[in-house]
Amino acid sequence: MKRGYGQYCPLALASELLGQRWTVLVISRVVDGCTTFSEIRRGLPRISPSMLSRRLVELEDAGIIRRRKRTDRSTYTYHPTAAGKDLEDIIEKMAIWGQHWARDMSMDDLDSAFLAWSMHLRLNTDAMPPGRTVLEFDFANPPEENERFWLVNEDGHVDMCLKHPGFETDLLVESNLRRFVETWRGFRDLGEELRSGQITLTGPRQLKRAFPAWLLLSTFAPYARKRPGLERQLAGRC
Amino acid sequence: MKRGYGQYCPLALASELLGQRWTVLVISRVVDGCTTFSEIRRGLPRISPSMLSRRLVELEDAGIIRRRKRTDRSTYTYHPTAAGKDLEDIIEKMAIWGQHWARDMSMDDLDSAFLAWSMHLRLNTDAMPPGRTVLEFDFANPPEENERFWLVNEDGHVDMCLKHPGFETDLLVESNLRRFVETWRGFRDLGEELRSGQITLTGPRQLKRAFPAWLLLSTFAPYARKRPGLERQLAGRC
DNA sequence: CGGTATCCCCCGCGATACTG
DNA sequence: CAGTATCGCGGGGGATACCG
Repeated sequence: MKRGYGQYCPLALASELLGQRWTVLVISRVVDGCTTFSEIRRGLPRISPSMLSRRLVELEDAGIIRRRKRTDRSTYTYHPTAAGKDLEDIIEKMAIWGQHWARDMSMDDLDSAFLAWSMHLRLNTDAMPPGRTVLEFDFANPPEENERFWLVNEDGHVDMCLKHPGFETDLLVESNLRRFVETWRGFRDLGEELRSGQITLTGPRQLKRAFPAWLLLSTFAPYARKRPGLERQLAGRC
Repeated sequence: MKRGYGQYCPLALASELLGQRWTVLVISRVVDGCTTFSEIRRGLPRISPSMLSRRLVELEDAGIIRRRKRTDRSTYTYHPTAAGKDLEDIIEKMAIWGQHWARDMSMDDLDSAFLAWSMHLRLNTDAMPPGRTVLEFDFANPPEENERFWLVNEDGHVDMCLKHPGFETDLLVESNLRRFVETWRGFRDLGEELRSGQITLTGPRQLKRAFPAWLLLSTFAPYARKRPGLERQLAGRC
C-alpha cells in the first residue's frame, strides 16, 4: 500500500511504476538505444549511480528491460523488452506534450552537459567535412561562469567531450546558454540568431557558412509551443 | 532542483508534473468528466482530501485544469483545459499499457469502493427494466470480512451506495472479490463464472437471466493481457 | 458537504564510499 | 569503469482537525 494506490485500475498500476522519480527518463534512454550503464548515465547527467542502479533493478523486475551479461567483463548491457517497447509511443507523446505545454525553463534546467549530450546525437554529419571536425561551444550562463564543451565528429561518429579533447578547435560557437537552448528547442530561429549576433561563430568562412546545416535541433523543435508565456511569443514570431 | 531533473528536456519537464503521486489519476478523473471535489474523490477512494486539494491547486497552476466558481455556493467545479485534454490520449494509452503489462493485483488493490465506482459507470441501463432496479453485491475477500455495496438504477441513472440504500434488493450478486474483479477486468469469462457457480445470483429468474447483459465490464477488458503470469494464463483460456 | 491548514512521520532520494 | 551498499536528511504525503 505504500507505493500503490489501492486500486486494481490499470492506470493506477501503471502509474505506480511510471510515476517514480527518474523512471520514465531511464526507460526513455534505454528505449532510445542506450545499452550500458555509463551511456544511460551520460544521457541523465544528474542521476546518481545508486538511483540508476535501483531503477534498473526495478525495471527489470517489472519486465520492462532485460539485462544481458557481457561476455568480456562482469558487466551488463540493458535492452527494452516487448513491454518496454510498448512504452515508446507513450513516452514520445509525453515529450511532445511537454514541448507544447510544460512550464518554462528555469535557470537550473539549463544543464550544458545535457545539451552536449543532446547535440552529439543530432549532428548532421553528412553535411560536415570528411575526416575530423572539432566544434567548441562556449556558453555564457550568468551569474554562473561559462560552460564549455566540445563535439568531435570523426567520419560520422560524434564524441562529446566536457574536457578539452586535445584537438585543435575548427569552429568556435559562442552564445548565451539560455538563448542557445531556446534556439535548440525550436523557440527561436537559428539564422536569425546568427544574423543578429546572439550566436557567434569563429573559424574558417566555409565552416561558418555550413554550420547551420549541421545542427538538426531538438527532435521536438518542430512542435510549436502552445502554452501562454514568453516562449509562446517567441514561437509565434518564428 | 528539488522536484525537477535539471534538464530542459521536454520529457523531463512533463515528468516533473505527471510523475507526482496521484497526479495522473486526478487528471484522468477530471478528463473523464468528474467536475466536483466529491465526484473526483469518489473515483479515487483512498486519496486524502488534503492531497486532492493540493493536486488540484498544482494542476490549475500548471494550466491543466480550470476551476470555476459555482453560482449557488462558495464552491467550485473543475474542468480540463486544452492542455488537460491533450493528456487524454496519453492517459488512455498508459491505462492500456497497464492492462497489458502491469503487475498482478495484490490483495490491497481489491478495493470494493473502487469497484463500485467503476461499475456504476459501466452499467448497461438500456438493457435493464424500466423504473428502479436495486443490485446488491456481496463479496467475500478473506481473510477480511465481506464487502457489500448497492447499485441503484433509476430510469437510466445509476447511484452507488456503500451503505444500505433503503430499498429492497432486486438481485443479489455474490462472489469472491478477487474472482469478480478478474472477471470485471476481462481475465475471466462472466458466463463461465456464473455457470460454475463462482458468481451466484439470487432473485427473480428473469433478472438473473438478463444480468450478464447489464455488466459492460471494464473499459479495458477487451485488451488481452500480455504479461506472463497467472492472469496471462487466464486470458489465454478465455 | 467542500475544501484547506497543520502536523508529523517515514521513506524516497541523493551523497558518498566502496568493491570487482 | 560498472555497479552496489550504507546512511542520514528533507520533504512529500497521509491523518486529522478545522472552517465556511
